[in-house]
Parts: sequence; C-alpha cells; structure tokens
Amino acid sequence: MKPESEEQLLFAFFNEIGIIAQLGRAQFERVLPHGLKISQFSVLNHFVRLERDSTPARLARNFQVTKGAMTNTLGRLHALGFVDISPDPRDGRGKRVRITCAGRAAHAACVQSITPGLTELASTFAPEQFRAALPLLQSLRAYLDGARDRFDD
Amino acid sequence: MKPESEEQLLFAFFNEIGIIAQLGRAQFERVLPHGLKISQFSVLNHFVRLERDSTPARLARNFQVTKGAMTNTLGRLHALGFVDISPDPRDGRGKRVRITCAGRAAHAACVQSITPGLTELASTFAPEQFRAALPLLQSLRAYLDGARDRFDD
DNA sequence: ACTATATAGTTCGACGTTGAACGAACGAGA
DNA sequence: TCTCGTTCGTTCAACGTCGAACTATATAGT
Repeated sequence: MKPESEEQLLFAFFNEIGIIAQLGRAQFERVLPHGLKISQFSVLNHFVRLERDSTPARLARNFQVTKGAMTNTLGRLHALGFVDISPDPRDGRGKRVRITCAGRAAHAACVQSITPGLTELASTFAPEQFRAALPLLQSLRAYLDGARDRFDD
Repeated sequence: MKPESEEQLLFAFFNEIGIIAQLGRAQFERVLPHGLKISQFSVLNHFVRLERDSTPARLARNFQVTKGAMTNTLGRLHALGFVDISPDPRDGRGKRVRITCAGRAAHAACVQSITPGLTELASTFAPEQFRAALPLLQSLRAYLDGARDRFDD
C-alpha cells in the first residue's frame, strides 16, 4: 500500500500524524492523575524543566495556543493549587505564574504514571527511530508555524 | 541510553506530533471551501478513493472516531448535499452512505484548494523524508490503536 | 501631553470530539 | 420461540480549543 503520488504521500503522512496525536493524547490522559489534561501537564512540565516563572501570554506562545485557552488551562491548574498566579508588579496588565510545591508533586506523580507506557513504547520501538524522525518533525513544526520567532521556551 | 533522555525524547516526539497535528489541521481548514473540516473532507476523500458506499459505523472505525462524531460529520455533509444517506434494506439498524455528484465536485474543489500548500510543502521538504518517516508513524499508529483489527479502509 | 498602536488577560459563542446511555435490530444458541 | 450478547445509529453533557470582542495598560511618535 505505497502511495503513488506525492500528494497522497503527504496526505497519508498528515493523516497518521493526526491519528497518532489523537490516540496518544487519549492514552496519556487516561493515566494522568487528578484528571489532568496534556495541556495542563505540559505547563507543569514546562515549569519543572525551566526553573523560572512565566506569564499567561508567554505560556500561550510557548504552547502555540490562544490566550483564551491558556486562561482556561491556568485556571484549572490554579483551582487544583498547582500554580500560583499573582499580578506583575512591573506591568499593570500582566500576571506572573509560578508552580507550587503541590504542583511539583503532581508533576512527579504524572511522570510516575506515564513512565510505564513510555518504557513499553521504548521497548517496542527502537528509540533511534524516534530520534531519527524528530528533526523532520521539528522543522515541519517550524515551517507550519510560519517561521515565527521562537527564542523562548 | 540514559532512561531520562529517552523519556525526554519520547515526550518531545509526541509533543511535536501534537503541535503539527494542530497547526496542520488549522492550515488545512483555513483553505477548505464550504467551511469544510478535515473530518468531513476525509470522508469525501474516502468515497472518491474507494468507489463504494459505506455505513456510519464502518466510517467511524475507518477514521477512528466515535460513532457520535461520525453522526455529526455525516449530518453536516448531508446538510450540504455532499452525501446521500438511506436506510440499509438488508439491515434494519444500518444506513448506507454514498457520495453525491455535488460531493464529488466539492472534493475536487478541496483538492484544488489544498494543492498549492502541498506542493509548496513538497518543494520545501524532500518527499523522501516523509516517505522515510511514514513506516514508523504507521506502526506507531497501529501500536497505539491497540493492535485492533483493521482490514478495511 | 496626546494620540495611535500594541500587548495582557478575560469572556463569550461556536465547533468537534469524547464517553456514556439509550432504543432498536440482528444473530446464535437452547 | 425466547433469550443473551452484540452491533447500529442517535443523543446528551462535558471538555478543550478557537476566534473575536472587549477592557485595561503600556509604549512609541509627534
């Protein structure tokens, strides 16, 4: 079942991308604690990887999501006590967002819960395959993103 | 090698997959005529590629969406006059779905509208890259799909 | 100082999807 | 024939996201 034309190849490629995104998301969220969604875990993960606070607008840009979606995500994380939100003392419009201790604990629990699936994945597929495919995905993402400035993250 | 970087590798991989799916979907739907969504175009595309009618349940399995989602998709396509839905004479529960002439025309218009973006993509990235990455994506999809039977499509 | 433009964050309605519940109809077995 | 389990298609609430409108604040140009 090899695609004949380039158009079919590209269509098949994006088709797989879309379905993998959907299935992967569902599988992730099935095991995440606290009913967390990927978008929410991603924000926690962001804070744990880069040890610094951020702002809703900057996070929205980081995750390529509208500001409205980030308002929603941060609101839920805040309701769970996983992030701390305070007005920016230097910018009357802005807010500062930072992770809490409970947020770190939740992130650790998330990592615990997704590790089995990830290791099974890594034992089923040679990780080199993922590593080999990653550059294409990254440049494709950058291309689709319209060559937008992306110096933060 | 190190388990920690493997985890990060997999996470980065799925992260790119998710964002590409989101950006690609948005880019597709921005140019599709009739306000069609990818899910709807996919159904039209399915009918044009395979010259035969189908049923809502079978389509839902083909595209790995719930039956409820397919009810919605087919309802919109039917409202636009792009598919024809009739009760299955041999199965009192089922329905037969088939594409209409207007549906074929709409599909052709869709192809016309997305071709420029696809050719630009094919000129920016070597198609061999996509071809090389496709097997991993396909087997990954099959893996995430839980080794479900998939003999139709 | 004034104006114009840009940015921060929120809110709202619309949309597609999920997951679950449901009634209807099929199919196999006793 | 009657039952049991399965499948078909629909409906519904919940959820996340988008896009657009909106207020408030910042910033640059004149």
